[in-house]
Amino acid sequence: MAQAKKTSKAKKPAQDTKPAQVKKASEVKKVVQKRKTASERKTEIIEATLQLSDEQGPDRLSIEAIAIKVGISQPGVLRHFPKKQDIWEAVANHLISMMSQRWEKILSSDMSPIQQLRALTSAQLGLIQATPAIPAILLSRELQADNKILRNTFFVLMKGFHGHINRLIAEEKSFRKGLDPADATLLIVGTIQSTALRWSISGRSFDLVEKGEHLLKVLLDGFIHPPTK
Amino acid sequence: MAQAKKTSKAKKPAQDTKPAQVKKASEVKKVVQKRKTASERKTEIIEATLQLSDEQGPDRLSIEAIAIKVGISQPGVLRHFPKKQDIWEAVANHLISMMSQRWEKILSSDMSPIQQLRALTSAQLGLIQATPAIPAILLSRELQADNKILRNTFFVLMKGFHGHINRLIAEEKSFRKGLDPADATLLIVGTIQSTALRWSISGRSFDLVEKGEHLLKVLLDGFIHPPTK
DNA sequence: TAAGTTAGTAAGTACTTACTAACTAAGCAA
DNA sequence: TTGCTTAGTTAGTAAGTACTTACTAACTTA
Repeated sequence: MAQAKKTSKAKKPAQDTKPAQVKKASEVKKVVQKRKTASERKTEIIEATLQLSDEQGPDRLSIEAIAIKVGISQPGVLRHFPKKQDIWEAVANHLISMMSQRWEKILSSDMSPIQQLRALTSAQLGLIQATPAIPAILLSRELQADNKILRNTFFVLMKGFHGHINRLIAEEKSFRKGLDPADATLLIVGTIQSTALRWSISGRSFDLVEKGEHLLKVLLDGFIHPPTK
Repeated sequence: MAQAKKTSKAKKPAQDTKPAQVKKASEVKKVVQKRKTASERKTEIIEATLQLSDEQGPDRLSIEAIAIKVGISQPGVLRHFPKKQDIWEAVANHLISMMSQRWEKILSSDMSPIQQLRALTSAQLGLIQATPAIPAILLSRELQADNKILRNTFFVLMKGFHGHINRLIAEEKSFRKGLDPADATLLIVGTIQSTALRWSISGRSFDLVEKGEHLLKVLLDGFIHPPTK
């Protein structure tokens, strides 16, 4: 019987502000509701949250907005994540796995320290370019104030990142003697962060990865020991 | 979420259903109301906003919270700034004048370029240390999304800052030949920004000015041309 | 195919928020 | 004193907000 009954399905929430459903409206015959599996929806919700966080800011994002973007009702979102905080937790875990996954791949390669350093930077910038909401989310009060556990998780994660960079610098032979790896780490990570932030605020007015790689090169040039002519 | 319950000062229970008129207030006089001038209050409101922005985040700050901090009612705040946006405008203008004032003083001094560079950095970090809400406000959606004019004003301001740094670098003779002043500017400003941000997030766990000055020194060491031994 | 599970909805609760209206009284000047 | 200006109040509105309740219909499986 496939889809015999539809009854009064076409009831849309009153606050239609966006085109939203592209597929349904285009069909001549009424389409039966397409239910998705919970895990599909969860993924959709996480992706919608990332997109909307970028557009509106994480602290201004309402469940309603996410629901509209996904194309379901607001309580529909809450079915999958009973509390709003749960959405942020899922988003954060998503980001964390994205990051550490990329780092692992680079760190387990056989590149030279300085090459790994460059690769880590490019990977991080590339991820931000693909997911521009990252800086805003990491700095959001949603994480910084409301969720201590998650904030700590990120703290540990970043500490790990610093640790990797620090080790790579210490291993690299071409750097000048007086250079403190801890200082160099802060300068490198700071360059990544500030470039990403400037890219965000400027409305993506330049190529993030390209610019970041260039600035890292200039920075690293200053770390290399002077040629003993 | 949401705390800051009402607890408003001098709240007398109005539920007395006495037949008396509402205007019979002559006998109730107990506290001598302390009225302040508008400009005094405005200053207080701006300062309260800066403090609370630091504690709660600019995007989460309510007029009510400001009112409680200042010690008047919520509409009392709106008397001085009819729209919430007006508060942000005043805060931003306050910050702008604080910054440019400090810069002017340094730039009109007779220090060497590299000394001015260091002084600008220290001044900027010192201002942030004294007014920790600055980074959060500059990055807030309140400014970045809601107030295009103000965002542009800040953009111009920061462009000016970059310009000053850029010029000082170009003037400084001890830097290596290949160094592009524009790149160096981004690295210096980036170091200031990222250090300030890290200081904020870490809960002020180190001395901002001291750390920033140190990192700048390490960075500038890399800019200096190698000693022709 | 009947029966249970679950994605989804409409309607509503309780609360916060920016902003308004109408009034009160402090402070000043004649 | 009188009278004006204005900092401040209480009381209220309309629009959001996260979250709940009670139900429905699509899907799954025995």
